[in-house]
Amino acid sequence: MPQIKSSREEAVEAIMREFRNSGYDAASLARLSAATGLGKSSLYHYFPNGKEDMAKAAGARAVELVMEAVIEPLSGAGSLKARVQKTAVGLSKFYNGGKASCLVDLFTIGDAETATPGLAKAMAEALLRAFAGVAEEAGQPKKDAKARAERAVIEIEGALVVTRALGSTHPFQRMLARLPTVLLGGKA
Amino acid sequence: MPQIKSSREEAVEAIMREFRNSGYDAASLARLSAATGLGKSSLYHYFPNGKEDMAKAAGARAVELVMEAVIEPLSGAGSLKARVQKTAVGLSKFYNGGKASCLVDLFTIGDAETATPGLAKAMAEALLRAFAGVAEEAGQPKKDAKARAERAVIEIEGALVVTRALGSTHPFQRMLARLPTVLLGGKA
DNA sequence: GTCTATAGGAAGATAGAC
DNA sequence: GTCTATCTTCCTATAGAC
Repeated sequence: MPQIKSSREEAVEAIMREFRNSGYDAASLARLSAATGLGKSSLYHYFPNGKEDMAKAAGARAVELVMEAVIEPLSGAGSLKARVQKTAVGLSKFYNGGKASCLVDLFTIGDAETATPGLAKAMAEALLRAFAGVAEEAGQPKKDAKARAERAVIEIEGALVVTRALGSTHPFQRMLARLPTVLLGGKA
Repeated sequence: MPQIKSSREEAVEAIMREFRNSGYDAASLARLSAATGLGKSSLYHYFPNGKEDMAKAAGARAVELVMEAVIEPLSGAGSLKARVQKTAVGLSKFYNGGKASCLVDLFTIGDAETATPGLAKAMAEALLRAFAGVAEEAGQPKKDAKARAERAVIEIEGALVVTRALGSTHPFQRMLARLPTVLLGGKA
């Protein structure tokens, strides 16, 4: 029913984008204010504990989006390969084709951990669990499934770093292309 | 043969450690002062342009260490596999078994790029070139060699992120174990 | 719910004594 | 070469008008 995003929800989206662009420490209230179009005091109205609350809200929103775009497609209908391909599409969307960074990376740097304790670990573990599940479903022994899931998460995070460093989204795109093989096995 | 490190060289090592622990933006002059044991004014004596110069010096030192520990072993003596294993040892040392982060990651976040423009890209490209070289030497076609090199750099960067997020060095260690296969091919 | 104004402190940077 | 003291700017955060 409520089709119209509340101002707070819009603000959270913009805040998440800013944290994912700048990292926790460089995302000053001035930048967050500019990103949202709200004055600092308006931000404190929505987020009484300031930057810390904003980081928590951004982290929670990122978790929601990852669940929707990346994890839930894995337990939907369709063949295993089709589901993993849906996940690849979801990853491309969530990471803006490789141009947006991951909070598992950014929120394990600098002072972010005190604002969002355990968030990055929880996000990483959720991905590992979901990926290991499909790998097992594909017939991989439990241990191999875990190894494949770990490699998939490593490749996602690594591809985002390399893409950022080189200024080209191709490494991220190539990683997505091999994701089904990494998770399910098959043609090397 | 100056065996004794100059105070400046010691300072650069400590500064590099601090940047690799905190990232560029969270590494305040206060923290850099504590890390080096030097007062702020002493830091400005060695680095007249302040934090920017410190980041440049830390970046240059990191490049030196990567050349020594990771890249040079690849063109040394011994079998291909032995050389890649030397590189794996070098990676483990440089990244402190996975506990130290990579500036290719940290210096592409926040305000670091204005201090060390192009550094992360240059580091990533140096690794890509060196890795593609050994993959070619192992008989991989040029295109495959490039793909393998890219995957190796992605896995290194990604393993460091995952290791940081989970608080366990095992992902990094497992990545090192499969590095020879990633680069040279062979037993899947 | 949004703003202006401002407090209070930490940031980067400098001056000058020793 | 290292220090203490200080400057300015930016930061986080709050107060209070509308």
